[in-house]
Amino acid sequence: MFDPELLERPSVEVAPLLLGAFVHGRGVTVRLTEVEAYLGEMDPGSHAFRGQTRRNAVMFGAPGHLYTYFTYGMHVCANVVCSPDGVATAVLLRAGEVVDGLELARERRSTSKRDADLARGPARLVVALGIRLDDDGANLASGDITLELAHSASEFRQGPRTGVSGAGGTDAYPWRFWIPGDPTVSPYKATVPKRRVAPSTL
DNA sequence: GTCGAGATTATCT
DNA sequence: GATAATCTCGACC
Repeated sequence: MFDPELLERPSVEVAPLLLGAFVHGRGVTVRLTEVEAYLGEMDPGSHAFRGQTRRNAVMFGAPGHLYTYFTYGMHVCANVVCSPDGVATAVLLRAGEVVDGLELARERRSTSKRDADLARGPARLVVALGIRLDDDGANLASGDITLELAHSASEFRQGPRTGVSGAGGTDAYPWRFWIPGDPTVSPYKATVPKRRVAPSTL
């Protein structure tokens, strides 16, 4: 399905490779259009920044596995674990375009009106693919959730991450990657600390 | 189209 | 008890 050695690099290098890749999840296939890299212990925005815990243990393990976690009480997000065993980097799957299993994805995401919204956003993508919290640690080379890397590299842009609280949300960590012009890329802006400034100076 | 606020629970200190 | 890699909805332009 994919060359495991490709994922043994830090997530900032792996992230662009995942753009345009396909994720197959329980009858639905998504083409990734937006991802974010997390650099483990070096990265204030990463769950692994403060060391290994029960939740992020998978991130410290071998690459090519799925790291899922619960957030905000109601949502699940999914990552692809990168770097060799013992190094905790991962790529968060932020958004994608449903290319197969469209009707099933619509059922799972009954609240979204447009097809472009089916997998636009980390938690939405997880729901569309039927990924559950207990898929944590699943092998992406075989199983219910699989990854299929694109045959050729996609054009991409990169910029600050969104939704990350604290120091990790600044533009000091421009580790969000997306395919420009794609309608399925999340519209969310970087978390700005209540900026209500004069619009004239923009 | 943009902006702001509330929901809700596993995990960590 | 506090926190959180988010989503949805309502108000307004």
